[in-house]
Amino acid sequence: MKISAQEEYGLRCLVQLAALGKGESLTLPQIAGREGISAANAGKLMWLLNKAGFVQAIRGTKGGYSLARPPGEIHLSEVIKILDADEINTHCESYTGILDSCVHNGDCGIRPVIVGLHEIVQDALSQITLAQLVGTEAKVDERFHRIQGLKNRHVSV
Amino acid sequence: MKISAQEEYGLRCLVQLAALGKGESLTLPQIAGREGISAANAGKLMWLLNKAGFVQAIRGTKGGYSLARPPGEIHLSEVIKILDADEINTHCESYTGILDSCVHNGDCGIRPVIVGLHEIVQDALSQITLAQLVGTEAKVDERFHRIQGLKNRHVSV
DNA sequence: GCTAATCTTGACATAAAAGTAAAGATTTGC
DNA sequence: GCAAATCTTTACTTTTATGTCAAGATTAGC
Repeated sequence: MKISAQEEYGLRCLVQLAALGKGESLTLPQIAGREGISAANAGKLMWLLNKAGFVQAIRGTKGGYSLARPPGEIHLSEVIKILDADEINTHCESYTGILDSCVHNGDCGIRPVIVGLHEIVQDALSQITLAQLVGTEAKVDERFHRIQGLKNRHVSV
Repeated sequence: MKISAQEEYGLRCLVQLAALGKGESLTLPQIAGREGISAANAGKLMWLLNKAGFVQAIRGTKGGYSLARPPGEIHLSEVIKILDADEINTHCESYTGILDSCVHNGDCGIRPVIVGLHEIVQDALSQITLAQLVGTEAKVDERFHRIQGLKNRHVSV
């Protein structure tokens, strides 16, 4: 179970924008420089995020990117759903075995685990907004563990 | 956030073995046939699982694989840790940007989220054993949702 | 001891994800 | 209206994950 590069860097770029003051924006080279990725790569990520309606892009001199909605209203669950190509809803369709369709269709003991894990992850991410990720690691970590307090989340098997 | 093919099929193969009676075993072609993957592919997975001590392999005619421990004592968290190459502990080291090391070292608002998610997933998986995954999807799903009952797991931010 | 069945291992091939490049489109400011 | 700055889009390259192959090693049974 892992986070893809697209998910991680896409989210990082959004956090950059969330940290801006009202009216401010960042260009691709600025975003790329702060994240240690190439401007071309940042461009691809921002294109995705723009299509999905998370950011607003302005072209031309004085152009750049800014958030399309207040950072406190953008939940990580929405962002990840875009950046991971809606994995939670398409997993069982992207079968790679040697048969025509998944041999487990109809009676699959693993599916509830996979679906359940995604639900748990989505649920946890739905409780975090971009606004909460602005700031230093120490602050973010402190807040994260407060939320995690209600631990003991389970996957129904 | 997604489950890799190695994680999914490795886990499936283990569930096959967990469903066996005492003294029974399965050969690579048998395991492969039931999962809809090639015998070569199954061989690689079982090799990993054997190295990690989850299964016992017997060579030669009448050979095959069986679980090395009772299925009720093998937790999914241990299995996934092997199959995903210990992602939870190595994520920040496998940096792929253009700099020498992660630009976020020392002050990274995203890290608590990534680490926290992995913790939540591991925690949920630690409450499921192979024994619980044996049976039909309906039964497994019912049990899964019972565990998930204590919902509202959070990632501390 | 020979043969057939089976696991083991490393090298190789294929497919998917990640990242790069280049040409096009839009806007600002002169 | 021209030039510079910027985003957009598609095609391509590289890297990583996945899957295959073939030769080797081990065991059972004859």
